[in-house]
Amino acid sequence: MKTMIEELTIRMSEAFDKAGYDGKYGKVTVSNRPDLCEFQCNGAMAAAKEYKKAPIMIANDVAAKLGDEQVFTDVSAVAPGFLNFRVSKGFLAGYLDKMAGEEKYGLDTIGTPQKIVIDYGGPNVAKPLHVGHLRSAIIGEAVKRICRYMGNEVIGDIHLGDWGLQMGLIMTELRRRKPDLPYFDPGFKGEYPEEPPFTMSELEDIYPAASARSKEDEEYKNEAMNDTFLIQQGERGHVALWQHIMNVSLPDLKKNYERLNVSFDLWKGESDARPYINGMVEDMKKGGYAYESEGALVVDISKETDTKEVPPCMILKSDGASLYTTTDLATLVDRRTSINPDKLIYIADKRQEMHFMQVFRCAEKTGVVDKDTELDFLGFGTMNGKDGKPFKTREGGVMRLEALLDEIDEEMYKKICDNHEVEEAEGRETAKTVALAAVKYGDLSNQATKDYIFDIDKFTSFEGNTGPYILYTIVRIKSILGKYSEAKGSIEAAGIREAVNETDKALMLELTRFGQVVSGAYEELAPHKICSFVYDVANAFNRFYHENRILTEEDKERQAGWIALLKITKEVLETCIDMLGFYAPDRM
RNA sequence: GUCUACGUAGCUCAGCAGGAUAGAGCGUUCGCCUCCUAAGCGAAAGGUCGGAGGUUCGAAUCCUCUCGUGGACGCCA
Repeated sequence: MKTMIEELTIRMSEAFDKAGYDGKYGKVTVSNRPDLCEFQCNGAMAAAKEYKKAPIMIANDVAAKLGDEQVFTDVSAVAPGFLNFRVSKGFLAGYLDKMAGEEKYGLDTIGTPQKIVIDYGGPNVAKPLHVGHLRSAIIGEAVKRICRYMGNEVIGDIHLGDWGLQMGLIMTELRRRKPDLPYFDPGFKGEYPEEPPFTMSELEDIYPAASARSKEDEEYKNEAMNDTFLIQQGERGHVALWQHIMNVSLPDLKKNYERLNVSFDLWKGESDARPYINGMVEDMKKGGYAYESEGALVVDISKETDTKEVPPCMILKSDGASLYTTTDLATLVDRRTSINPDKLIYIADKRQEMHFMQVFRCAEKTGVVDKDTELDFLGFGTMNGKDGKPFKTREGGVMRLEALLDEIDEEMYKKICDNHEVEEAEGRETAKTVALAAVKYGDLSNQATKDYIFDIDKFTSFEGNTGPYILYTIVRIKSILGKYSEAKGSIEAAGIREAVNETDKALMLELTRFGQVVSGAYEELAPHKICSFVYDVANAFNRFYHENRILTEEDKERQAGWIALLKITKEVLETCIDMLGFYAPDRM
């Protein structure tokens, strides 16, 4: 289904044509002067040059051809050459009614669906999630849902950090703490215990301790590197321990992501890429791409168009060990082999842009991905505190995600109780739902690429452009629809009727933007565009709600039309927030 | 040093394949609950869009320079 703007542009172009001008000038946009008109076309001014004619004359010529009262009303040509108009109530109602009946509200989904892998999350095993993981999870989940809604086959992969020095560090520290464990006895031949030798909270304590010590203690660090080496070599005890670490960590990670309403289709990690490393490196050597430089194995990825020197992509360190880049490239081999996606989208901190540029270029050059595979990087900015510096706890440490979410849940619960009386259980549940919306909307309503200030007070606020405001709007609609159907027995399938005043017309106009907004958000990987649309719709609804009494409306046909309008408003809002990764309660 | 992103109201942010009077929210001031949830609605005040040039009939938006801030720059991830 064509968007409202497209429908209007087609008709406008026809009018340009009829008036003797090129139809390409007929582009219609939403008016930036709502006091004057709903839509406008600035084509006359652009056409003035080609036709060597005053823009206002062209605008007048075109306006004269826009006689179709079925669609355009209040047409006027205004100096220097604006074409202003409104759409007829009949056309608008017809359009929205058709929209309501179409799957996905008439959104033009992707012509040929693509298979897309989205790489987001990226938590490290054995380390608690902290606020640094929040953005990747929230933005990644939204991007995944948007891509999926557009009709693509989307696979979300968490890409765990489950390999490398961090794992060795944990083992070293564990040996210091519990030297008697059989995993550390090279002579041990029996079966290792099934029970892990640590709990999650111990594990969470072990890593930071080990990390800190390795920075001061050279011998300790060497031991950790040796442990890392032994894991990579597949030493029996180390592998068994590694498995224990995974088994203890993963359920904890899952629990945390579930709380964020974030889910992954694949729980693969860096370790899964290992089997592909040797073959890949060999291919790069054979292909003449990889060569030795300063002892390391690198691939030159510079291009003539570069404005600065791009360092070569390092494949192996001088000691022969693999790096971050190596596993990411090998992961691409894995994904090509097992999934063969058309496109991959990486969602990570924007500071990693250089890294991904290197990986992408290297992959394209060496044939790790096919020529027509799209590689995309969405880099997000830092989450800062109110002081504009990276978000920290009051003590200055890294804030654990769980602690942060607990704090917000609690804050939300207090506010709900302040507002009206609720039973504890329902209040807690509602608080969680609203808190989730608060956090996610607070993040997503900003452009992903920019840094943003994480302000709990602002996000959980009852007022303004916040998640709670959006939810509140939906709850209001639900409440009316509930009461209406209670009285009627059901909500009969009434169609959208012509607007009766400015407030319902404004709401209808907002709703018609749905398809355009979602495709725009998809193309630009910009969830904040959906946020701003949702906010506009919520505003339009609340204005309408305030001006009209729906349940006490005497004119039953008019009332039925409004109910149909409320229905589609609710559906559109819920569809949008579902794409953003949160949902509304029935009451709040 | 090189490259890169960003600088819009007191604060937090939109707008940027050029268009009319630059928009929200918070905060401030003032109205509106005998009526579908006031977590709402309406109104007022608040800006030389960092600065200077340029392109254009027209620039917050495009180009150049400049100042300021953050980030990235081969053996961490």
